[in-house]
Amino acid sequence: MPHPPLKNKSSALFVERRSRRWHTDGMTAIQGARERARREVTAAIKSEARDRIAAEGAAQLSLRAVSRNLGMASSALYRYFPSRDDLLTALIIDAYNALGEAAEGPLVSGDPPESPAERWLAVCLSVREWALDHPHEFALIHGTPVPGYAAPQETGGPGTRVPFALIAVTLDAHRSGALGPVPGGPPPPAVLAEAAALAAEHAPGLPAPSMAAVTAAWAQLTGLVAFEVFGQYTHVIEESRAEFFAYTVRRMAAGIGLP
Amino acid sequence: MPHPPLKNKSSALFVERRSRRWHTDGMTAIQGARERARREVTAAIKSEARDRIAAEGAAQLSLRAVSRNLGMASSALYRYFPSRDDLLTALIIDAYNALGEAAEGPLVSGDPPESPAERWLAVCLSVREWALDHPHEFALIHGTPVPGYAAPQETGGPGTRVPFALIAVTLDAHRSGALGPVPGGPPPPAVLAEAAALAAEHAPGLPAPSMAAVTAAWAQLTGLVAFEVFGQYTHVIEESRAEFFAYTVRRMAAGIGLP
DNA sequence: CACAAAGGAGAGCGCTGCTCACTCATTCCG
DNA sequence: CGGAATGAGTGAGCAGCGCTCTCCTTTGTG
Repeated sequence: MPHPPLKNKSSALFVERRSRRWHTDGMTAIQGARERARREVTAAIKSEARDRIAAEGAAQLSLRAVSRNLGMASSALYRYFPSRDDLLTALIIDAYNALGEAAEGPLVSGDPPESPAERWLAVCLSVREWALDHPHEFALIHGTPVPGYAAPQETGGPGTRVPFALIAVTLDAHRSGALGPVPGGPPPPAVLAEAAALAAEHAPGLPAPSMAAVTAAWAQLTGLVAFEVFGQYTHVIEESRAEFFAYTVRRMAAGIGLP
Repeated sequence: MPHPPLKNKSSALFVERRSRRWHTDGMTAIQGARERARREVTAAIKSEARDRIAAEGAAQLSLRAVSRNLGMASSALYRYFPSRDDLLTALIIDAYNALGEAAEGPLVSGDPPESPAERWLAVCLSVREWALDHPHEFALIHGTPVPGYAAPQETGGPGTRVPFALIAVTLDAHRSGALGPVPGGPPPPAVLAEAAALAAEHAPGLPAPSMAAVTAAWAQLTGLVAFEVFGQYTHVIEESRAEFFAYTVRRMAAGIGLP
């Protein structure tokens, strides 16, 4: 992968295009064919890039190949994404949102599971299913950080949807008085303090030990899914992966105090 | 990253060099200056490549840069590694071995911790410490699979040293009669069967539920470490990461039945 | 209608992985 | 011992890459 400078150059979250000011008079909302075309081309680029990533992996993603398949000059692509890394960043944000939406699915669907532990399991199963269905996009967000490191910031919001889904299940159980204590005794003081601050900001009312346990479970869940997606469980768990995952995730729920 | 074909071309684990047959007569073990030089140059290439990976990440690793820093023509490098991916594979194997050695450290050192749970903690702490000290090499083995996918096979042996260290702790506890049951009831039958087969092959005598729990813990541990190394815990856990890790790993040990 | 802005095209720079003669030193063997 | 085979190293060169620049066409606006 050449792109020699790569110093996170144009990281001002894509080209600054001041949105066309919205006339307050009777002008219709058509907004011109140009804006529409821009949105469509942007979507086409991302879609083609996703296809190519699914075919060859993110490391092999090439702007020239994308532009070729789209029938446009490679230089035209830079009107939409100022660098290869910015395109990747956009795809990462999309992937975060897609995974987050999948995780939230069981919580907003018509018939959410009744017990907290079952809701927890449903969220984790959704995460696993999405990751197995979109391995390269999962790799984009939970594999090696691909832009030079320190990609986050812009990805901050979408990247928190999965842990917030896990927190929502736990907080819900707590509010209904069903959340038990975290087995095995309280965390050390430093952890307790930081978990309490975290809970105060993001999950008001949640006991600090539960918050710490959920935070750990988030990473553990991701590790479990990554092992499946990245093939680390090849020749280890083969036939019973789904049951193994559900069993492990249930034990994690118990380790948090979810009934 | 161009390397356009990349079809895992020369994956016959590097250049086939029939080892100089070992004369059974009184020939000394010097083996000629050539072999020695070859080993030294190979090591220098890998060392320089490791340096460059530590400086810029594996994605930016370039054979030409390595050869430049070594003062040799880029084409000469292909006498040692037939492709960039093969060099990366060699580095991956080395990283697996280094991590495995770190993990085994507490078990072979002069004064191993006494209780199984403390040995478990010591192994996990060693893994974490190595990963934080060698983030790019950790990314090489637990980030996005970098050669075209399906890298394993050659990495099979070295890649199992960490889980085997975890198994060793658990098996040792079991043999001394100290291993408790896995809390939360037995796994479903399919998991039980596969875990039993796994235990029969790699940890004779270990109860299948314990085997399943250790297998899960391996992935969970890796996820926990990866979150720290890859910056996923930024703005989540900051001050108390070490305590948080130790606390979580202790809870995992309890979840396996280690006293 | 005139003009500015946006989108697109093509050439070109420096980099990359990799191949191909070709040289030179070392090693093997009759 | 001396010719032959082998291995290491070189430099040129190919095609692909990210990215920039200049130029031209299309589109929307006052």
